[in-house]
Amino acid sequence: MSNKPLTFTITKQLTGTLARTGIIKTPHGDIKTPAFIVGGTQATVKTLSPEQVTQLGGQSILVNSYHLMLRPGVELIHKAGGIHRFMNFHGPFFSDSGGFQVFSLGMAYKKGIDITSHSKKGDAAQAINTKSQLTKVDDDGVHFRSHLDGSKLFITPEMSMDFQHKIGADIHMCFDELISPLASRENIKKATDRTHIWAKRCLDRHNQLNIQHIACGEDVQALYGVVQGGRQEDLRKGSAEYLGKCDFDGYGIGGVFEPEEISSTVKWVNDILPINKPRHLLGMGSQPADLFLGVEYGIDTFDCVAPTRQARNGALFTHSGRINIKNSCFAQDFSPIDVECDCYTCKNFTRAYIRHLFMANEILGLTLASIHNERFVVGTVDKIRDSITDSSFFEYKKSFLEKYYGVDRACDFESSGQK
RNA sequence: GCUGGAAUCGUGUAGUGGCAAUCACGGGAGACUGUAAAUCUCCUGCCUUACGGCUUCAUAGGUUCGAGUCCUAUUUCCAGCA
Repeated sequence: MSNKPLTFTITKQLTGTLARTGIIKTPHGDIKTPAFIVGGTQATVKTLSPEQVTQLGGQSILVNSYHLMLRPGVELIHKAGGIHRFMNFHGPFFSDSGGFQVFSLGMAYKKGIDITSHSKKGDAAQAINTKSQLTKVDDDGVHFRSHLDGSKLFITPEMSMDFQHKIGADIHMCFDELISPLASRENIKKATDRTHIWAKRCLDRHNQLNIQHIACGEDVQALYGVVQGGRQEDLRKGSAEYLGKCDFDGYGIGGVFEPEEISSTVKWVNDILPINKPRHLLGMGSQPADLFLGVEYGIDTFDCVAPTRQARNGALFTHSGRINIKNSCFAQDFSPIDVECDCYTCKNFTRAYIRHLFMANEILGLTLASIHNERFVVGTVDKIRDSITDSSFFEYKKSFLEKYYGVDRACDFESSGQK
């Protein structure tokens, strides 16, 4: 048992940048940072066993309290001995609050328009002004309709903390309100202010629950505050200042970004957040630029479902760009997905075989593809960590991004420290 | 050999006298960022960048203002009988 939920030790700071390496110590083990946290929303990393997650280098998994509250229920997970025993993964866990679902089950999915991916398009701007389908937010909490059976739910920040503590992950997120960056400034400010009030409510309940854990001889758990503020500089900075003064164990940075925005938005925030606390960039990492820019501007951990989701849909990372393994040009390609990759899939199988599995709808294809994509991203962040340690970060970044995106596009991700 | 039935897009089908091509599968391509996602979107007879144009319902005739649809013959397939 531990009374210390989390310690963060910075092992190297890269001069002239916000990038650093470090170690997050939790009751269930250490996370060497920067690190990519594997997405395990529904208490599973889709198509992968915990052993496979470990083998591909996954240090930690993120689960989602909204999904688990609905199914199988947090009491059941508690009864099973907590998420570590329930899933049989004994490394550190993050849990998300359900705040993202306020967005994803709400306006983001209105009429099938997904503004997470089309946040620059005009039609999406219309969608955010219409009423959401499955959620409604007020000051006290969020009214959900279950996406499973349509039943009415009401979730408060306190309830989210109760759920997360029952699930028993090592690091929790505050229940926040994620709002589209296309919303009006007034609405973004409203959501950000509400997120701050909710953060205090989360912290209060979290501290009470930790006192109970100590009384019961159980491990205490950690809580991250979640910074919001859309793309508005003053709101982002205000959010970082406000939450930075609160006694959180670390910070999540929430919102919806294009990769190019990391160098502004994330920097605004990380210049202000306490330097000695870990920072998690929520939901980003679907492409390499996210990872390099995130680290450069002070991110310690990422999570993103894209590697596994895209894998299941046939989009596979390679060092020279993303490929769609279903394309007919791979039918007789007997090379590995990526010759530079050290994953189980690339060491043992060909593009032609994996394409065949996809075309035949065979489930092994999903697993092999997921192993590869997850390893690609986890491994890239690992190498970024090494490159900070030996001060070769900018060389590594340049060579990686130029090969992945091409020289022209890679220029978009250059930084002042690099130029 | 006889009797009956059938023939429409790569495949299986919808269309039962009024602008043929519905749906599914197969095929081609794109998207996916704190997972309502092994999902979604687009294309899939030919020509055309597009607008648009052209072809086509086994084959050949016939009836009809008009035929994938009705009639005749042929071909092929299926079923039953011999």
